[in-house]
Amino acid sequence: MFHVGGARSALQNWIFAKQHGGVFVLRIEDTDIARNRPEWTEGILSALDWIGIERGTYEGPYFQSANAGEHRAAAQRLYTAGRAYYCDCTREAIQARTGSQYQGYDGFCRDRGLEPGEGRALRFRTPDEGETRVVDLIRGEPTFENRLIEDFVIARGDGSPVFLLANVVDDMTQRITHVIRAEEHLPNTPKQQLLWQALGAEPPVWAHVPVVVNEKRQKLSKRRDKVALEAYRDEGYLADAMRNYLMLLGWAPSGDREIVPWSVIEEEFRLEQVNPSPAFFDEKKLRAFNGEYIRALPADEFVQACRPWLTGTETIPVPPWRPEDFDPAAFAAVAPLAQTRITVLSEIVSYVDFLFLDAPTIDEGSWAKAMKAGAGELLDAATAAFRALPEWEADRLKSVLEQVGAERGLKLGKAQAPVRVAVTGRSVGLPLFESLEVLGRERTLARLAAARARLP
RNA sequence: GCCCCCAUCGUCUAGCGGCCUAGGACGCCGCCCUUUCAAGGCGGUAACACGGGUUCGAAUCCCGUUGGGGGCACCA
Repeated sequence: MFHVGGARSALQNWIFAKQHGGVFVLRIEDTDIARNRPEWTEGILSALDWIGIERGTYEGPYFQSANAGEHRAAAQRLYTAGRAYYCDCTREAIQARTGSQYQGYDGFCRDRGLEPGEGRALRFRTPDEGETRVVDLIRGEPTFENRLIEDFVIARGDGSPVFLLANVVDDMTQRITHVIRAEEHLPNTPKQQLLWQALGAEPPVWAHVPVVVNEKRQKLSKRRDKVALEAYRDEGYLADAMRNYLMLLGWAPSGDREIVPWSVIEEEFRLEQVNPSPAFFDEKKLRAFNGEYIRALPADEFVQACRPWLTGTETIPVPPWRPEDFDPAAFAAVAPLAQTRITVLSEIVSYVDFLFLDAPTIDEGSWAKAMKAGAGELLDAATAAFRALPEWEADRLKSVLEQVGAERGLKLGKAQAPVRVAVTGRSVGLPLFESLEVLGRERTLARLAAARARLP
């Protein structure tokens, strides 16, 4: 069973189920999301699809459960058995008795023998002594003193069962054996385990996985989490890189390795080995992983993978050029050069836009840096040399520009700068001469002329 | 206020009593390579929170302190 708190716990749960030949049951239990933001539910599910978790077992929120009748019946059973009692205390009344500082319910109605009635909540009668020990695969056996657990509500004044109960009943009817969820649920566990026992069932084994935290070491919110995962996909992170990185939060494969095939993770992952302390989601490391995964792609797969950013989708912005100006052959020619340079797929656009735009988008900072004194004269010389070239080919372009530079006491690194900015608009980018070759003689010369016109 | 969880480089981690002068990865900093930028190669920086035990021996076991996080609703 899985509570969506983050993609990582979903992954861990999913693998665990696979390893044990079990069924993976996915539930989104945040009613606010389930009730008011159906599109977020879709988002979470599609994000899980993206990283490769089958969603076939998705359950739906508890309040839509087909089990609703069972939930009420369970509450009734607990009442009849004397394990629960009705209570008409208002929040204010409880606070008046216990003081402003929250102390938990004081048991006022425990022995009043109230009959069921409108506005009366049903409370579970927790044991006065003993302790509740839960078996947790990651944390050992956290133990809770029963007398410190308040008599909590299991059904509201209108008779509707609360999450805690519904959840246990659903798990029981589905014969759940392992409940794997986020650490934040640990304090609820003794209550739920008490419910399992009161309902006459053997409690499950639990595993509370550590939360993922932000730079301030606070729990990532469900909302931000969900938004983030989809955002990462649209930014051009590879699913393989993402799931590999996610699995390393709190766990590591054998040997000094981190980037490993999924099959290794599936084989070696052990829930029992998961580090119990919270982990920080390090985007820089994720980026590094993504870069490695991108570089490992065969050339044609890389071209394919870039596609959405070259055309745009519902969620990915369209590139700055006209669709009809995109030239797949030209792109394929420079793609391998870009492959080692980008770390997320969305960056591909700024590396190749000069090929498909009528005129390059000039970055003023780059322009100012490259077009210093002498640039105009150098551009003139380069233009002449390029124009004289019998064949428009990278190596030749390089050697003539090298010569132009040498005549002026400039190394190639310096000499190429004005040309690069004139043609691509930026001071950094793909290797220049290969770019010029693909761009073609006409367009290159036109851009050199346009740049020259801007110079004194 | 009460309860619970957690604690190795900045970050993710390896380590589960001697193999630790604590290993890897990301980051950061150098150098090499180099047509810019990357990639690649080489090297460097940096950690067992603190205090008590236990033990021949502790990053590893126990207790406490400190620090961080989470939870205590007729929310889920």
